[in-house]
Amino acid sequence: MSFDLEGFLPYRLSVAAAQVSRRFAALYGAEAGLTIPEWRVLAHLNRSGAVSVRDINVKVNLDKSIVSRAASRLEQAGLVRKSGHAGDGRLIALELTPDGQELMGRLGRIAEAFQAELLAELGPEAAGLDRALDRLIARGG
Amino acid sequence: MSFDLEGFLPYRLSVAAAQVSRRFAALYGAEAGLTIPEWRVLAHLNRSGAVSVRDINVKVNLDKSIVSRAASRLEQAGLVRKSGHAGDGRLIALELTPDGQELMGRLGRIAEAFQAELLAELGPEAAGLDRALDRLIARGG
DNA sequence: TTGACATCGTTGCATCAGCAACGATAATTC
DNA sequence: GAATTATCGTTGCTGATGCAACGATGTCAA
Repeated sequence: MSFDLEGFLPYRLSVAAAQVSRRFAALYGAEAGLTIPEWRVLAHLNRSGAVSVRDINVKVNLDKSIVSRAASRLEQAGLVRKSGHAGDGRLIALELTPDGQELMGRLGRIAEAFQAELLAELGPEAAGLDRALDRLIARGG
Repeated sequence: MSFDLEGFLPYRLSVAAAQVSRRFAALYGAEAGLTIPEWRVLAHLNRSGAVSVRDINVKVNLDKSIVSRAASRLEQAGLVRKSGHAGDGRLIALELTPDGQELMGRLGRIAEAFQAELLAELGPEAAGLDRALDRLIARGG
């Protein structure tokens, strides 16, 4: 029996993730033209308060160069402010501007609604998916 | 209550998929330096026999330009043969060479072993994950 | 048959991802 | 305290990605 790509878990995960991301990107893309890295940086800053590039890099699974460039674009767009860290001159402090907070307020509601839509589609399978993702993510890559 | 990225399903799916893909890429990367598109094309051809770029494009969730370039690299490497389609001059027929079949034999065994490893890690959650992925993938993106 | 339209595979182009290298600052070691 | 080593953020560079345009071939309708 030869190998079957259709039933291969990494392939299936990748396809499902790409489809879900595309659907969600269509929603927030209509609201604000953000890339996925930009969206993740904003969403993280919305919770974390002032934080360094390195913090986002480890928490949000993005290379530090990607975080750095996303932060620069967001600063250019007036959504994020960069300031120096007191005490450690290597670090910078990233935080949302009022505009950034306002945008994240709207995007947060869109995201919650999309999450609810997904959960409704998944029905009883949602809980199992959540536990499985917990395991996969906890194991690390 | 502000939006929480950590609990957001698209984000979690994306992180889990990236981690699993990275783990698997490390395995087959040691065996043959393939990109993910190249791996998918090979794996699909292993099952499908001679088939067009368009067929792979729809079945394997890759843009046709990506399939086209992956096929060219695989042809260069002697793993795939391109030939014209009888009857329809627009189509080409892609199929594995003997070398390609031999490589896929090895990669298929590696993939099966990795799948078994994942299922063991997931334990009782594997079935639920599978059903959830079915629903997400079936819905389309 | 011929002209409009659709489809196939390739290629160009702009952007993005990932990795390494760099200057600047801290921490550590002797 | 001086020298080595480590960490932080940025930037360059190479290749991958995704979209649109293109030439070539097929299909369909008048």
